[in-house]
Amino acid sequence: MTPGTFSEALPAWLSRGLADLFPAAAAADPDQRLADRLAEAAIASRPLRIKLGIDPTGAEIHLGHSLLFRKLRAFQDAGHTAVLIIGDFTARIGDPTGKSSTRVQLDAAMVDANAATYLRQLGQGQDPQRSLLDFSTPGRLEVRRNSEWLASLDLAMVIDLLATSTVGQMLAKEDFGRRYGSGTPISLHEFLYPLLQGYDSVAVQADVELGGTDQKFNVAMGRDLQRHAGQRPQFGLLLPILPGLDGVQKMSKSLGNIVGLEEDPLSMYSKLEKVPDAVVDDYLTLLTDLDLADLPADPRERQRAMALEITRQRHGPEAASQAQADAARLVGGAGGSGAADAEVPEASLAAVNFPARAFYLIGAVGIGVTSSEAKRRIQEGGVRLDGEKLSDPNQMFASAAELEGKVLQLGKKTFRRLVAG
RNA sequence: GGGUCGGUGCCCGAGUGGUUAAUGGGGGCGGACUGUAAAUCCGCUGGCUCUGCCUACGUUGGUUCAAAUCCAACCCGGCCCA
Repeated sequence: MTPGTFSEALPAWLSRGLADLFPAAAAADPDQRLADRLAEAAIASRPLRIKLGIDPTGAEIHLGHSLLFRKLRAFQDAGHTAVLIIGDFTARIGDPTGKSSTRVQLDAAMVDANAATYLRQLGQGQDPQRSLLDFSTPGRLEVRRNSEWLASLDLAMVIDLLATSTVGQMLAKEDFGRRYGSGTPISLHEFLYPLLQGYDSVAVQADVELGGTDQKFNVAMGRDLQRHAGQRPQFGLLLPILPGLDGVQKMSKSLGNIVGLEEDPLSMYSKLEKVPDAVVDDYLTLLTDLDLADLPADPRERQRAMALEITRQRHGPEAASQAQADAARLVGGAGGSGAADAEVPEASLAAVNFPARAFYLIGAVGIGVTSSEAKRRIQEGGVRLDGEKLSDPNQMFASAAELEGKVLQLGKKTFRRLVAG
């Protein structure tokens, strides 16, 4: 991305980290310029309606999602109205974007549960300083479910909607095109998704729609449908897709390269501290408000500053500094003595039946490691207990008492303090 | 609906009756190295309180001492035809 490309006339809070804006900021028609729409809104004291749709298919929000919410929050802080659309109806179809195959459909109960989880993670009812969105200032947030207007669409309206697009247009969309080209099945109902998402913009009369760059097609569809409905078309404001912890693929739960919003400070910090150098500046731009010019040039120091800041946003300055210190102690010592007093997440021994062999113990302690895997990892020399390497998977532990308080380390990143309860 | 090809472990992809948890690659994980990075090298990569026992090659049955491999039906998909 090239910072500054969209900055003419747009405030910094808006232009920071933008991947794409359409119509372009420099459009000839003033009505097609976001800067003018912002000015107009200010004069008329009518906040803009900023749409962001979320698909409640997964329960965990991670940093890759959060950059969109951060931008939405920036709009809120500038006095505009965030219109958060929970795609409960469209989730039953499943957004085909970025998918190489047809998604499974979700049932209503699952969607409800996920939606509630989303709102909690976004900070509903929490300290507005740390929450991702402003839930408390009147007029700044509208949470809608698209079943409100989609569930009652009758067939005639659906046909009218379908008539606005052609198969050629659909196949021009990258995902569909690729799937069609490679012979991967595309169900007809998937064609409905972009149309319904676009219709959401009509329903909420969006002025701006926020999305990842992969949403360009769907956002553009919203413009078409709004024009079709006689509304002023929304602006499309696209943000980059955040690379995951591997630095290559997008951050995605199924790829296992995420940092969850609700992770504890230590694991959040430790993960961020080791992302590849190439993406550190992306993280800084998209996930913080720090001025890149003020940060240390040394890659290691820069990375630490990034990890610290992002951890701070969620957990506050004290917890973040503590996490940084703990991370240094736990890993820096390579089995050093510091492990014992550092603040690490806990793992309960409650489910373990003693006496217990080492591999079973690790499997039973509930950290997502199977007993077979634990056995292998011990054999590979990747497991330590209070810094001491375990060498025998069959090593016996007689009781919880002899383990309580000790720190179990798997590989370089996973630490758990064992507790009896 | 007809014809035809195909469905293998996280992904891709070998295998076509018998040392098989199943060649190889990717990814992932662990170790060495390092900046807790990258690159490189080595190892591991179904599950289970495990010197053994389970479960696996779309599903269900069948043939056989023995099947991912043979047969049948069914399910799912690609392509061609309608």
